Amino acid sequence: MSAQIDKNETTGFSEDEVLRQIEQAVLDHRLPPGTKLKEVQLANLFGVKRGTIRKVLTRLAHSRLVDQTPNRGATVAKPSVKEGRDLFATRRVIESADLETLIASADDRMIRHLKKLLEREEKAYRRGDSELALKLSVDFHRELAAMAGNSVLEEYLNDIIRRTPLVILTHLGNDEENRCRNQEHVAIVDAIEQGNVKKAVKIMHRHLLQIESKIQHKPETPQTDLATLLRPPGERVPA
Amino acid sequence: MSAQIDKNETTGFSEDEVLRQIEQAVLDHRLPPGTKLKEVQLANLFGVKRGTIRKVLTRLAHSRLVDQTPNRGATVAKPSVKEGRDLFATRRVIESADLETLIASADDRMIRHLKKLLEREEKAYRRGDSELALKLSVDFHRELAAMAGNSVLEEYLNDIIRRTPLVILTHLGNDEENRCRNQEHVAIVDAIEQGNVKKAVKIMHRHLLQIESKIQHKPETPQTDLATLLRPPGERVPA
DNA sequence: TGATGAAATATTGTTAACAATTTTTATTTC
DNA sequence: GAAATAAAAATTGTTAACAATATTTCATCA
Repeated sequence: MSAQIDKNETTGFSEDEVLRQIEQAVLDHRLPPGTKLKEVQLANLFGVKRGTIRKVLTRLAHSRLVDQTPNRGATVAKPSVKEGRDLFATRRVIESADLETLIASADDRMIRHLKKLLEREEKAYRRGDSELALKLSVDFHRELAAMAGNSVLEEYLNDIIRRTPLVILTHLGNDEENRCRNQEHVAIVDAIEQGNVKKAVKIMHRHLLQIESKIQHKPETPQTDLATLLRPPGERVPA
Repeated sequence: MSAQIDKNETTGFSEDEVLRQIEQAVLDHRLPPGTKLKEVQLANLFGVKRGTIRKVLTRLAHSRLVDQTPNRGATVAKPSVKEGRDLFATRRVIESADLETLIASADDRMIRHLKKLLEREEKAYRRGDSELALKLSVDFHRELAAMAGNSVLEEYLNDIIRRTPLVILTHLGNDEENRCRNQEHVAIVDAIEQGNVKKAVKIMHRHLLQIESKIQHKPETPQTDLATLLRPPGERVPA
């Protein structure tokens, strides 16, 4: 017990904070599909009442990040191959639509903002900081959706983004090659800058199909300790 | 105690049934945006515990059918003009995508099924049964999505469909002219039958823009009695 | 009147204790 | 040892009582 403000083991989090932390753990590929999520264990881990965890699990179930079975608790969701394919197909539809409306209203400021994002992403890759690179790569797609300005499409894309790591871990594995390629992001921004909708959409499709086409059944992997998985990356002991 | 299926005035509903009934009330344009939803009142109405209502309200809030404010309860949601427009724009994107994949795999059985649906819809209109006509009109769109076979797009379209009545009631009013036109549905099926994607998409766009273009601010309407609103159409006393 | 504020009431939020169910462990039998 | 069974433990589900907050009512005063 050193730095943090302490109460029990952890400081008491709010319901929303607990939710975000679990979502982040999924996004970071730390929480593997199938992991059992026990209520008291989580409650102790986050220093909150069981009721809080209960609500969080229900919310996570609603966004399909966890599966809940009556009397048998919650586990991190394992999307089927079909669901994975449908998610990616939908993502293509949404991101294409976003590009179309975005390009119609793109100005210099937006382009510059996107390019800056991609620079940071590239640096993170070069530096080997794949944790940050992944985050920035996700941010790129989120930013496109935000710029398009349709809040419903944005909401849906965020939903898909949150679920995507589960598809990847369940059906492709946690390899570097199953990530967004920075150079493709660059190509998309170039097309946007040229105002070339068709080109931008084409590259986006290829970009997503890159991963999508590899979705297939994968052998099982064993369970790991929950407390370790939820601990943020920084605090983890190097292997 | 006869059959045990009785407790107070209403039989005890399950959480899912309560949810469905409220969703249906919204879909039928019976539950106007802004209506206060008090927990004990609903609990008595449905003959369930307050905790059940609590969970239902949370779920409804998650799908944006109700607004929840801490310590101040829940009301039927009043989507903003922006949200209404975004919903319709997204709906165009989704239904266009559905048409594209659907037409690629459409067979005679599907076409016949759709045509039968439209016949029933038309009859309901002629007969003046606008309650049924509305339901069948919604079913038409749902059926297209189901046939397209993408479960994620289907889920999203259903989400939009559930929210649409709130947009219409908040911003256009409950007139007959703010409903789907049967003849446009027919035209869409014709285009599907011809395998003409562009035409089908074009008609679909026009079809949705028909309503979408009328979204604008509308004067307020007064509150009505909640118990009346939730009572299914059949049981209501004619005015 | 109309504004102010204090009680009374109504409504939502939380909790700890209990019930119901599932999972694990231990025991027996073959 | 494997299978079957029973007891124990762990886990999830429910509830009623209480706490916290918001709303209404009503009396007071300028």
